[in-house]
Amino acid sequence: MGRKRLQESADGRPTVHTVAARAGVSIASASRVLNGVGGSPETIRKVREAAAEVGYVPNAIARSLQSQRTGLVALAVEDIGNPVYVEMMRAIESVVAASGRQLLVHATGGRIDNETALLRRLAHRYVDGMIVSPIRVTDDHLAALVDSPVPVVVVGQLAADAPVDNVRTDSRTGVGLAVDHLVAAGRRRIGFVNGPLDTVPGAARDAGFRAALARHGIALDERLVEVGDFRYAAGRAATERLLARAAPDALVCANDLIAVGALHALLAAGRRVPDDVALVGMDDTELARMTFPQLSSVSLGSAERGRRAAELLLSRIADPALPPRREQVAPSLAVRASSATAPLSVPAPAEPAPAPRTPEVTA
Amino acid sequence: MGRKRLQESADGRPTVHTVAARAGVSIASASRVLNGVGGSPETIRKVREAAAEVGYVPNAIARSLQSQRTGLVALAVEDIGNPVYVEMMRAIESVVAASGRQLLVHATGGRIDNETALLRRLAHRYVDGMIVSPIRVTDDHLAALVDSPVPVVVVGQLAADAPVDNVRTDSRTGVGLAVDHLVAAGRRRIGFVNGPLDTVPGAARDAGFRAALARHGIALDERLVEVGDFRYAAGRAATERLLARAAPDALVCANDLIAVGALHALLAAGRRVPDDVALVGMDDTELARMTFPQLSSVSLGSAERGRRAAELLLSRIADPALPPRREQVAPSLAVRASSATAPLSVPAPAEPAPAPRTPEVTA
DNA sequence: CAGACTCCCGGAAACGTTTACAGCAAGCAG
DNA sequence: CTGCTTGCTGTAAACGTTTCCGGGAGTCTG
Repeated sequence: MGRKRLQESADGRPTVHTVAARAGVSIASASRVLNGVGGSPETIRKVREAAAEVGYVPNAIARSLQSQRTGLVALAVEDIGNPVYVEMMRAIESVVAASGRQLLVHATGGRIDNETALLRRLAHRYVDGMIVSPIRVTDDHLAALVDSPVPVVVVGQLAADAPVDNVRTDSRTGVGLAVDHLVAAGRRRIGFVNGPLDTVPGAARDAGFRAALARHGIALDERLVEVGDFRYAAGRAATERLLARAAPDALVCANDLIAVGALHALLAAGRRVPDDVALVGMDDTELARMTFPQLSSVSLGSAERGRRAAELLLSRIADPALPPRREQVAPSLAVRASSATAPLSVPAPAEPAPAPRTPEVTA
Repeated sequence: MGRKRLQESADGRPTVHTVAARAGVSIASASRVLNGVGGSPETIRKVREAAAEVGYVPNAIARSLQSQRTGLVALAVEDIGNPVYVEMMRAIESVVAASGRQLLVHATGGRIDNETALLRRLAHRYVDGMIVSPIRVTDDHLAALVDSPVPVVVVGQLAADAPVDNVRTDSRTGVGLAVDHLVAAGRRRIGFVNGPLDTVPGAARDAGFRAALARHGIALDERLVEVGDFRYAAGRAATERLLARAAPDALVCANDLIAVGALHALLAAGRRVPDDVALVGMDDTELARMTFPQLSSVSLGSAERGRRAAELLLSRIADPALPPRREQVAPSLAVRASSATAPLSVPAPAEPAPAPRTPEVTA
């Protein structure tokens, strides 16, 4: 009894030593059998039996130390309550799973320290690689990304010279698509409900909105612009503030959550959508098809970006020496009832879109 | 040069040996300084300098092998697109973060093999513990849970004698609350849109619905019962099927996603909510406050269950010898416009509920 | 029947940390 | 001046695996 104790791990669980001793073979043989490489029939039987008897389960940490890989990949996003990240995650997951790895998700809650802390912890070898989609990027942050000890792919805008794999979209142009569509439908008092301007997407969308109006020769009325954060409640509150001081005939929202909040505020204020106010969201998440009326939305290809990011990551894991790469996904606009020129009485009874959605209208 | 190479890790990254050699001290001293315990001022300076020069970052895997802990906790849920899990996750995250650990989420997609695989991989020591919320539980599954090498807490119904920490709610009673409310409001042709009957929550809700009707002496019309899965599209499709063959004056839905699908189907079919058909969802997620009209919903205390599960897990990590514990969270009903007796013209302009939401009506 | 070849086995090193232990120098009380 | 304490240091073991390598037994070929 006393000597058996020496073969157990600190917490009393069996190790490969336990199994080997019980089977009367060396740990090398035990390990080989357990990994299904080599071993005589007799040895295999003995080891299997011993393992089953003691309930052996290998310690993945120890294995990883030896093999230099964990088979895990992480995705860090700001807010897992945002369906755009859910779509991205699903796309990533399917690529990652196909490579025999497992995907883990971490919600940073937008706290930048949290995100850097994640990089400085997880990245220190608990995962084989990670995909991050930061909404704010500081120098500190960038530095952490650049000298991460594991491969990192960034989804989102990044400084042009940052030596980091990066898949992006052009949300500036995306906002432009929405504005073009609304102007073509005869709307002129177009409002904009945005997220924080100190975030990368917030800034890009603001710039896109202003540029688009200018392109159409429409003077921007600042009372038609409101800012909250990227979630539902803020979108609703921001829209209420906006409605209290101005009368838009259309509203562009920086994402679908904000748009749903805006829809709610509009309906509660007795405005008809799209008759009185046309509404366009952004990200084209499944949420856009869950509202009544269904929401027009600018697709930024989140699933596609996720898929590409995952592929970049896997190829970099396979060959860390690759030069930094950058990919771009074009935005497109899906027009639905919330901005239809002739309001539909009944939304199309469409099934949810198939996986690689084809853009309804492309830039 | 040649000998320095021997101190680097396989992929060329610096190790504690690299730092020690460069600083001219032993690895023990280097490690001590790096961990902030001991060291003379001179040694500290030299080690810090050397570490900075070579860009040393500790290998967390190696550290974990030694310390027998990773500081990571995992949450495995079926569908991360379901807001009920988002709420649960947020609650868990805050408890876990307060203990200095990091939370990782894995979406199993309901594939049971996926979930067991997760247990058999992650649980093999990559994380210090995990919380799982399975919707199907097989014997295999249960076995994997029971002899998991790391602490596990299950959120959801489990066999009474399963020796696993468990926090549950009573969704049978929960469905009863919804039915009671609708009956009290004078509804009699109450329909039910459920998820798969071979899942634990699906079965419980079905039983609860039938029991509640029986309690009120209402004969169940099977044409008023439909089944899909637990997501939006299926909920909408199921409701369309139901409406095609029967005329309910109220609808109970097995979760909020289904309820939103049902709301959409009802509006598309020209039914007014709540005037023609009253609607009650379940889980009381933020989604229920994002629809128009706002959705009545049975709260199953997801945030509370998450919080408690996290606490159970942390205490078990601290003391693995604890006996298995079981906690229960009571359901409650939040009545909103979708089932209000006198339909509200304007939904309450309520801010999103504060974190520990107080139930509007309790059993 | 000798030699080459195959297969299986066990010892030991390695992965990159932390830490128990012992040695050693310096400081101080007696 | 001696002996004890204090504070640092380096050596080496440990965490639980996988894997390289050399040796031994068996099989096949010539």
